[in-house]
Amino acid sequence: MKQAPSPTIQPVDSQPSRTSMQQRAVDAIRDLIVQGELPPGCRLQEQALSDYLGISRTPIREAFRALAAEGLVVIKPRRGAMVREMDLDELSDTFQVIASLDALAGELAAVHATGLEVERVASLHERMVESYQQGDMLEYFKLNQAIHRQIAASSRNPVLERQLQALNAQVQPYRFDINNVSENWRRSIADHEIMLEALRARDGARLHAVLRNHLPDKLFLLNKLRELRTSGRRRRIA
Amino acid sequence: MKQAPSPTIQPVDSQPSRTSMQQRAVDAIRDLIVQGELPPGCRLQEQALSDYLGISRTPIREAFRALAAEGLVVIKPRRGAMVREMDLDELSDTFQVIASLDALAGELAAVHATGLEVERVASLHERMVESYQQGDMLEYFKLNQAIHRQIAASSRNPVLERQLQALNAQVQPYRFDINNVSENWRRSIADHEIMLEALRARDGARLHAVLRNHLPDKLFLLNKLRELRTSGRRRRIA
DNA sequence: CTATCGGAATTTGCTTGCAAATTACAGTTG
DNA sequence: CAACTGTAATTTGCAAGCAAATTCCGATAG
Repeated sequence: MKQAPSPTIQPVDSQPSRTSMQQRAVDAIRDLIVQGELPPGCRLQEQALSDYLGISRTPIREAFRALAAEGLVVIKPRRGAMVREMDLDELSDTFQVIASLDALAGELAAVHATGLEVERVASLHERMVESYQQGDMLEYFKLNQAIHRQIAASSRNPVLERQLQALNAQVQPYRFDINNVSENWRRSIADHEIMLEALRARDGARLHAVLRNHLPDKLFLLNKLRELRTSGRRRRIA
Repeated sequence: MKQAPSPTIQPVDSQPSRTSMQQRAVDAIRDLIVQGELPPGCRLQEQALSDYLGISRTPIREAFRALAAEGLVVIKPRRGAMVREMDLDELSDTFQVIASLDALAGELAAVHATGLEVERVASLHERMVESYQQGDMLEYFKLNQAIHRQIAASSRNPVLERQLQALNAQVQPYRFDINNVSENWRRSIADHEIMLEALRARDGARLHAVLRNHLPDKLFLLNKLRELRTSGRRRRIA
């Protein structure tokens, strides 16, 4: 009886167990991408990241594969990995899917959210409006995302939550660009007011409808981007 | 001028280039899982698959990571990989997401599908009804899926198409179980009739509504499954 | 006969190393 | 001066090998 911790059976799977090199690599690289340190189109060299993270190449390679399946990285055989570069069409497509899933999440959240969760959304909403009034863009967007994450969590559908998380990560590197074009915060705030109202009233259909067309900082601003670029064309083979 | 193919620039990225060991491993293992040869819960041993596929362990490991991010495999650190096992809740959650995305796909397809594509759906539908009348279950389900795939393709949203493909792959191993409980084909066929009608009429809203609640062989039958099991419980530490 | 303990065998995680392919660069030529 | 060719350097893909952790299995005690 040296170190019998529990009389019956120890729930082995409870703790996520300490991080493996591979997991550390995935998380580190994902962060670098989502935070924008590794911008879209950036080449990911195995050796370079291996040195930088102090992890040998093999787990780095495995991390690339995982991130590729997540949609954050593109791997071309024999030519290495690069941060996925989305053109405006892909961004638009992705936002469309996100909006659709957000709507589903809202509809489900209207049914399943606890009172506490509703109030948490309300609190986040208040703070978001404050940030808006103070012009604190960064905080505004963080709270905006926090609200959407909370709604996803309240949907009680982990699969849905997971999908949303993955898709949002994919567009995250572009959010910052979009932030600069900030006009229609008003509309977004108004949408959020309605959302909160609908959530409190447990009106799933209404939440669905609003979220479906919410596109807070999304599609609306893509056209702006479309104008702003025009120069940064992709290689067009003529 | 030995082999100058084009006078300007050769489109380097056109061909997918020949398959690497890693890619072969991913495809082979995915097939084994989706086809049901490696059933849910089945342990995936690196050495065993390495021997079986004639590929060394490294690319196999990379394949595991990729499939894990796709949602087909679960990896527990230091304990190996196994084919993902979905309980009924997860299945239900996944079908909910699929239905939502199918609805979006239908709505978009109503707008973007070419006349040819509409007729292709019509043709698939006819053959599906035939298979139904002849009681050819396997063919019926194949055509059913083909219809949904065609609608996804006609949505002209590759991101959406990709998501649907991934999610459908995840539930694929369970479809066969579900096939055995075949009662409400009628309802499914009726839905499909309406879908085709709506698609021809370019009625996106109607297509959306039908697909949203289509759940052809899906949720409806889950309860059946729930009864049928009760014995095949997971290890419950109790 | 059941349950617990200890050691051997298997299995995973990671490092290292090598061959092949790609990329970069420099010299040469038109 | 620009474009092309050939070679060198980098980089990826894969395989083998070693250490650590886990699992398996038999032995022992209750």
